[in-house]
Amino acid sequence: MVHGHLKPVSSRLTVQTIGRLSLYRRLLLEVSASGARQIYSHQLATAAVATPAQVRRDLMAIGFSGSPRRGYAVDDLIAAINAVLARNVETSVALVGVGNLGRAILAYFANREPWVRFTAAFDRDPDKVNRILHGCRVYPIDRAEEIIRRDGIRAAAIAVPASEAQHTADRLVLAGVRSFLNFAPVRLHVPTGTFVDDVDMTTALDRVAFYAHQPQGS
Amino acid sequence: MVHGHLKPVSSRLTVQTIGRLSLYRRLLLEVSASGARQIYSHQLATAAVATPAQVRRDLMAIGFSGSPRRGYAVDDLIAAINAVLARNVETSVALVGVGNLGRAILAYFANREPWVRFTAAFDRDPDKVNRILHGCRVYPIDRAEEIIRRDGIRAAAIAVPASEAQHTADRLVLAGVRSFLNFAPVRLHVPTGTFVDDVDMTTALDRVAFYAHQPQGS
DNA sequence: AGCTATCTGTGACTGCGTTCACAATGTGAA
DNA sequence: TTCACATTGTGAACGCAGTCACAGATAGCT
Ligand SMILES: NC(=O)c1ccc[n+]([C@@H]2O[C@H](COP(=O)([O-])OP(=O)(O)OC[C@H]3O[C@@H](n4cnc5c(N)ncnc54)[C@H](O)[C@@H]3O)[C@@H](O)[C@H]2O)c1
Ligand SMILES: NC(=O)c1ccc[n+]([C@@H]2O[C@H](COP(=O)([O-])OP(=O)(O)OC[C@H]3O[C@@H](n4cnc5c(N)ncnc54)[C@H](O)[C@@H]3O)[C@@H](O)[C@H]2O)c1
Repeated sequence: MVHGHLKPVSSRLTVQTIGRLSLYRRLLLEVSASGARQIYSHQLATAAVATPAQVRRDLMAIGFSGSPRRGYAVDDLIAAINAVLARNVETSVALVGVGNLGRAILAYFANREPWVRFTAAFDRDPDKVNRILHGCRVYPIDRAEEIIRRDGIRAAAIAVPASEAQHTADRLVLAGVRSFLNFAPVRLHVPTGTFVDDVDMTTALDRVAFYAHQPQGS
Repeated sequence: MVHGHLKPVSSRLTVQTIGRLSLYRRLLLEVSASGARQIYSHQLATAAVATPAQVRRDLMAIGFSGSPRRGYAVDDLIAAINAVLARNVETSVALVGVGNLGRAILAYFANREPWVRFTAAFDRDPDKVNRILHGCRVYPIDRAEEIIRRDGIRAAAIAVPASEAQHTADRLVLAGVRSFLNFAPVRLHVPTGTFVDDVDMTTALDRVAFYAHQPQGS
């Protein structure tokens, strides 16, 4: 029984489901490494801090089936998620802004997610360019359009100061980028059809500070 | 769909509203610096990439009123948001894990958000402790409970490897921390009444990779 | 002072993500 | 082979964040 395959469901997958699939895959890779070959929805749910029904709905959304009393086949499920999340191809991502955060990101993802690879980085500081950092070549920002077009890069992480973020996004959109990982604490204006995922640590820190003051359990 | 998750329902302010208020404040501080004294809901909405009705609802939620035809008083609104988000006091935050990401965070927030301050950092690597980094003292992890209790710290950022995150959270909870900024790509199990805001760059990158493959749009 | 344009405040509504609840399933045991 | 029952698959119900639409308000204009 083959589970999971490409199908015309992509546009029906919500952004929330995509996010949880990413989490499920990470958890499943550990489960698989530990030797388990089957897993129940309630087990995955516990690991993901979600409900069993949520897990089953998500797997239903990608057309993956389990079997009653045996649960889901771990390795097949990993393969199915791989097929959905990145079409089983390696996605090239550009990084703009090789500062403290940009360097941490290059270091972290260098060998960690095989399906995603930072293939080019850009900065406007002459001291930071024209070298290779964690396997990623750093170019001057002026060459961004050229490299992105040449390599057909469609995803980019923005790690420049907030004041430069919108301008940077505008350039990248024109060069062909249609999916952004935005670390700047501002919201980007992009054309319809362009995806932006905001990783706003500033807002997150403010939220954490707020809830630190809430009286326990009221 | 909510970015953070709280075990009980505590305030009438939703976590989404708290997040947007943080964004509004950041935008308003720029508006104020530029000299404007009043602002309309549709102007704030444009800057925040939201709708005017959304902005008005959020301000209504904190009991802030504007005036027809004049809009909202910028500085009063900033003060109102300050009062709500952190009770007008400086919130002390602990950092656990002074690696690449932890150091970037200490550097970034050192002088940027006056209402939040990293007052103590912890690491288990002896080479990284017993020094001051960007104004934050770094202690060995064994002293975490002692320092957190002594200083009454209730918020913490977790920037240790994923395999250490749950164990770290458990320790911090016992020491009195009830609000977490979690950078590890796992979901934390915490007691009811404890807040966790996940900043999951791994999931975010997977989402960005997914949408980079979507054929032109949505 | 009265009029008007336009913004705010908010009850009602909508859409959608999540959860519920249970019928369908098929496995493993006897 | 038969049976028992834990688990899956999913239509329906639910809850709530977000949006609509308009009544109410007020500053500026004549
Ligand atoms: N470091 C953190 O922990 C942290 C936390 C919250 C938010 N952020 C956000 O992430 C972004 C990066 O933060 P950081 O700490 O790495 O900043 P940083 O100042 O260390 O690095 C910014 C880098 O961007 C480069 N740059 C500036 N303008 C550019 C342009 N127009 N084109 C190309 N490169 C340009 C600079 O040369 C520098 O190398 C900022 O938007 C910041 O608000 C960072
Ligand atoms: N760096 C990034 O850009 C990035 C991206 C995505 C996710 N993350 C996550 O953020 C976290 C930190 O990432 P990083 O790149 O800074 O890792 P890192 O390896 O550079 O730093 C981890 C630090 O934690 C310390 N540590 C380990 N176990 C500890 C413990 N039990 N108690 C106290 N300290 C301990 C280590 O000594 C080290 O200094 C990880 O969970 C990682 O998955 C980081």
